[in-house]
Amino acid sequence: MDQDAHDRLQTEEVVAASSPALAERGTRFGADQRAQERFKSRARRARDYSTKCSPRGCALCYHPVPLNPDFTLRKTVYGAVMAKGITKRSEDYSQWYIDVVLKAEMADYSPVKGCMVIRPTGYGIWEKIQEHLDRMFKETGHVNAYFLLFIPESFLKREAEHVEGFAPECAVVTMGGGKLLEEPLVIRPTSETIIWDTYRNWINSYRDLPLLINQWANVCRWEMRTRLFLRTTEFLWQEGHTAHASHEEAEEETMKMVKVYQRFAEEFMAMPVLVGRKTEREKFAGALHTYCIEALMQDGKALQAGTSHHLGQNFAKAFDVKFQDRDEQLKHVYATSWGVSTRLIGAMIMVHSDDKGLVVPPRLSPRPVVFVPIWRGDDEMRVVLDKAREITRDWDALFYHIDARDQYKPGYKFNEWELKGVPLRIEIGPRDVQQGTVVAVRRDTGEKTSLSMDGLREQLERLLNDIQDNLFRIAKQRRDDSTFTVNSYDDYKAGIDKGGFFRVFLDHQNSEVEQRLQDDTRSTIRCIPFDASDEEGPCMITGKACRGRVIAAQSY
RNA sequence: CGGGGUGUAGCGCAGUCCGGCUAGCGCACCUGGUUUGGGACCAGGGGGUCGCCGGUUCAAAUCCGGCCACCCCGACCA
Repeated sequence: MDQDAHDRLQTEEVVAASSPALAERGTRFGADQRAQERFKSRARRARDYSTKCSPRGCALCYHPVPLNPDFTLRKTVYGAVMAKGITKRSEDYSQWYIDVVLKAEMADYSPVKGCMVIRPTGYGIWEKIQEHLDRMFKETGHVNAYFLLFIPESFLKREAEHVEGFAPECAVVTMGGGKLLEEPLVIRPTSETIIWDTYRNWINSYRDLPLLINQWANVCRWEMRTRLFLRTTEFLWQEGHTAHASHEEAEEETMKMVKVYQRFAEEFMAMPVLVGRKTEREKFAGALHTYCIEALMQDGKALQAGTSHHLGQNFAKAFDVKFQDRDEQLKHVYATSWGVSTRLIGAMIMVHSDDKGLVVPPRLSPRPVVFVPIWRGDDEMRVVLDKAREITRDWDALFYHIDARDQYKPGYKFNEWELKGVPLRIEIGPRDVQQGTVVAVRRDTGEKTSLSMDGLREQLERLLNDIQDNLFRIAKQRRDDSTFTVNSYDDYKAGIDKGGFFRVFLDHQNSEVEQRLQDDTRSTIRCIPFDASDEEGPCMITGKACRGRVIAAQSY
C-alpha cells in the first residue's frame, strides 16, 4: 500500500473508531459537550502527528478520559542549524549537554513529558552497547529471555522494602478494553517480582540451579525531574536475574557481574569507574547489598553507571521459590539482579564529548570511519568516488560510511561528522587519488595525518585503537585529578561544590550521618570502594573511628 | 511542590509598551543553475488556527481575565 492510501485508511479508521467511542466515554464520565469537542480535536491532532496510529492500538485515540484537554505537543528541535549554537561547557554545562544530545541527533523530546525519542544516532550507540554486553553476558553463562511489561499490583507488594522503594514512581494501568481491570497492572519499574513469580515454577531441584537469565527491556519510573538519557520516565536497559543454591554462589555472581560492568565501562566506553558497595541508604530496595560502578563526569559530578544486587533470599521467600538440595532439604534460593541502562549513553556523552559536539569511543561507534570525498565537477566526482569505493571494496560494510551527498560542501560535512562524534574522518580528493594517499582526521585530537592507501584498513584500525586508548587515558587523568583526599568536614565543604570524588572517613553505617551530609552539602556517599585501604581515621562528621575511606560526591 | 524563563513557519527570533496595510527576518526545506580540500552563491518557490479559551473593540499576535504546556534551577528519588 502506498503511503497516501495508508494515511487515508488510517484517517478514516481512526475517526470512525475514535469519535463514537469517545462520545460514549465522554457521556460515561460526565464530560460536557465542549470537553468532547476538545478531545476529538486532540485525537485528530494525535492522528495528524502519528503516522503509525493504529485504530486498534493507539493509546492517544483510545485513552478513556481526556486527562488534559489542552493537550499540546512538545516542540521538536531537529533539522536546523547544527554545531553552531552548542553552548560551551564552561558557560553552562547542563545546557551544553542538552545541546549535544539534540544537535547530534541522539534523541528528541516527545509529546509525553519526561519521555524521549531515541534517534538513530543515539540508538546505534545503544545497539553497540548491547552487542558487547550481550556477548559478555553469554560468555559468562547467561541466556536471554523476555518477561512481561505488566506486573499485577499485588506482586509488587509481596516484598516489603521493594514496594516501599518503588511504589511512588510506578505508572499503573487501571483500564483495558474500556473496562476497569479486576486488578491494576503496574508498568514494570523493574522485573524482580514478575520474574520470581515465574521462577517458582521453573525451580524444583538443585539441578535447576544456577538459573542465569538476562532480559533486554524497557521500564518505567515516574520521576519528578527528568533529563535526556540520564533519567527519563521510560528507559531501556538490561536486567539480569539469577537464582543460586547458596549465599556464597549468589555473592560470587553479584561480584562477577559488577566486574563485567567495570570491564565494559573501561574497555569499551573508555570510561574509568570506581567499583564498590552502596551504603544501606543507597542500596536497591529489597537487596542485602548493592555493588556499583561510579563514573565521574567532566563537570565533577558522579554518575552511577551500573548496579549489581545480592538479593539474598528476600524474593525467594516473598514468592516462595524453593528447591530440594542434595541433603533432601527444601531451601529458599538465593538471588541476584544487575542492570545497566541507556543512562550509559548520557555517561558517554558527559565523559568524552567537547564543545564541538559528541565524541564517541571507536568501540561504541556503529560506523567508526566516514569518508568525505572532495571533488570539483562531475568528472572529479566520479574519479574520487570510484577510488573510495575501490579502496573499501573488501571492507566490512559497518566499518565505514562514504558520505557522497552532493548538496553539502566538504566543510559542512566535516562539521557535521564532528558534531556526531564519528571517531575518524577520511578526506579523499583528486590530489589524494593521484598520490595514492588519504587524509585521516581524529575526532579526539583533531590531528590530521596523510596515510597511504596501501594497507589503509590496518592503519585505520591502529588509529582507532589509539583513539580508544587516548580517550580512556584522558578520562582517567581527569578523574584522578578530580579525586581528593580530605580529612576535615570544613575542607570537604569548601571543596565539594567544585566537584570531584572525595576520599573521606565517614561513619557510613549511620544513616543520620548520610542525611546530614546530604543536607549540608547536597552530596552523598557514592560507594565504599573495594580497593579501600585499611587506613583508620575519625568520621569527619561524628569523629567516630572508621576503617577505610569512602567516596563522597555530588551526583546526578 | 517552590523559584526563574519561554510559547509567533521545522529551528532561532523581531513585532506586543503605544491595537490598524496581505504577520516579517535569518537558517532549514523545494526547483533550476553555478559551486565543492573547514559550515557556498544566485534566482524562483512552498510553509503560520501568532500555546488554548473567553472578554473589550469597527478592528487583537498586540489590551484584559482565566487556563495550559515546555525548559532551566531547587526540593524529592532508585
